Amino acid sequence: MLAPQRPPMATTPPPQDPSPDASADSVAPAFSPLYQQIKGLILRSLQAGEWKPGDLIPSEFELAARFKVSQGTVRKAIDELATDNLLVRRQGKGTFVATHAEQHIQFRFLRLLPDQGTLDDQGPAERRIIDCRRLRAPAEVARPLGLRSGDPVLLVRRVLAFGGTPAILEEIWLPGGPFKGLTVDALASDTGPMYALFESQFGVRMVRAVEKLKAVAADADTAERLNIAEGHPLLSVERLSYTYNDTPMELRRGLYRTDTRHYRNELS
Amino acid sequence: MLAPQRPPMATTPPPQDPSPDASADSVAPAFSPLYQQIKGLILRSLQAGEWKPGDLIPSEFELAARFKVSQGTVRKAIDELATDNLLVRRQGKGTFVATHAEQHIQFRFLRLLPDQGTLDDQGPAERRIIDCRRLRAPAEVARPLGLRSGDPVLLVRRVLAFGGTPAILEEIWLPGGPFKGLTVDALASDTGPMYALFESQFGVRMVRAVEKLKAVAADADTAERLNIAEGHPLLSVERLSYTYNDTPMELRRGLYRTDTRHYRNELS
DNA sequence: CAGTGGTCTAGACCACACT
DNA sequence: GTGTGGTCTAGACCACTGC
Repeated sequence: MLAPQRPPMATTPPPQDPSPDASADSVAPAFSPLYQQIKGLILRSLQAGEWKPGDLIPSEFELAARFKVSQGTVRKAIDELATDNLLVRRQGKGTFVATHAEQHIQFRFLRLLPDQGTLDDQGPAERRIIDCRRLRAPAEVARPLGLRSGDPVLLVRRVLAFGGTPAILEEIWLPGGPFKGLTVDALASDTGPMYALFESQFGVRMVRAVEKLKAVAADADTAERLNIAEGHPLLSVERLSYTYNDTPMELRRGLYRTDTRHYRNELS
Repeated sequence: MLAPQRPPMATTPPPQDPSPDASADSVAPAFSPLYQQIKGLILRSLQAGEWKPGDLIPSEFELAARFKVSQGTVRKAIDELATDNLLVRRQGKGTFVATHAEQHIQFRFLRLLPDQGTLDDQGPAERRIIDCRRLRAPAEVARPLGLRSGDPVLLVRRVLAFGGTPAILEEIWLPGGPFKGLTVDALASDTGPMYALFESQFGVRMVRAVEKLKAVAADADTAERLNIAEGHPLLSVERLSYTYNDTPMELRRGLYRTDTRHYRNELS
């Protein structure tokens, strides 16, 4: 293959001539580079579960052959997926589907760090489940999750502590469909990150999230659970997490004690 | 040039044979890809002020000729500098040095957004300088800034408001040397982002920052300035900003009202 | 039109991991 | 050694900008 500028793709049509724009809807040049189309195809395989978290995916040359493009084009597609934390490259070994089951992820999603002390010399958080109920979604939960009011949802409440001192009170709302069968026992007996359990038991991988932070005063119930005085300032962290195609899959609201810890964020 | 695997670079030596490791200090394979060396050279030109914020830098081919490498290698170096927000590529025009003087940067560093309402329909913040004093650095300010206690520093205090309602009270600590000559008048008469003024007047470009967030209760003075009750929960945001070679250049502490706004953060 | 960055390809070789 | 990702090169063509 020496000349073909744009080898036809079986599933995604090459950029079409934009002259007879059928849709009257704005301009839409509709040009998409080949490597973006490849990225889309790989993404689809990830969503479809062809490769599961932790799996080794085919080599760049294999994928290039499958998609009928050069290895460099596949490489660029994988590069972007790797910087989006969907894939992990390991030189000499291959490319793997990213997973929450391992590594230093307790710093990518849980940003509460001790004020003093070096890195995670605080050890992992101790977790205590308060309850896990199945109920019908109130409107303010249904909307962000893309559900309708009254749809079945799960509500998990728990406390995280460090060194015996409670630090976080969390409410976790999950859509009932994808998480059918989640029980308090499964949560309590699990020892790893909760997002790893979501991957292995429900095939749901959280890819990104948006958090809204506020300072609030502790109410009576919260104060008791976190062992502080009522009215004590707390950091409210509301998180909406998304899985592969920007589908929201978890709404979480945490109340963080920040007397001896802080929420760390990097701006760039 | 067909064969040279590692064309010698004038300024940065090519990877040396690691067999006679002179330094007994650990392993240190000391292998650095060419494009990383190029990245370093471009970075050095940025630090030296050869190209200033907003400037057009030489084309990829010009840089390739200067550094005696291929255009693709320069491209990879520029790619990384662009994803680090140090350079901005504009197809058909060229590559420019990133600047705070323009665009949508009020969202990269000021993350306080209205709870309701669409995007920045709140308009720009109204700024009121409380004072701008030159004094000697206390220890807790000197340390993060890489100074010694007693070194000259500038302290700027100001209030930011949206629609007439005060929302943020800020203390800004700057090293006296690089910011010699900064006056309250310059600050008050300026209309753009403060970081843009730092670039144009002092040649200091902020590249990245680390923030530590806590929930705190308003003290009497703060409460009055922000028009809230004493004890009201506030979001404390402590920011350390860095310029090119990871040199800290600003310590900022803000107290944010979060009753009708929130601090937004994206996790990925 | 010329000049810039953006995409795509093809081939060579290096660094790393496993066997 | 073999196979993987990582680097580097060279050349072609596309897309956008501005003269």
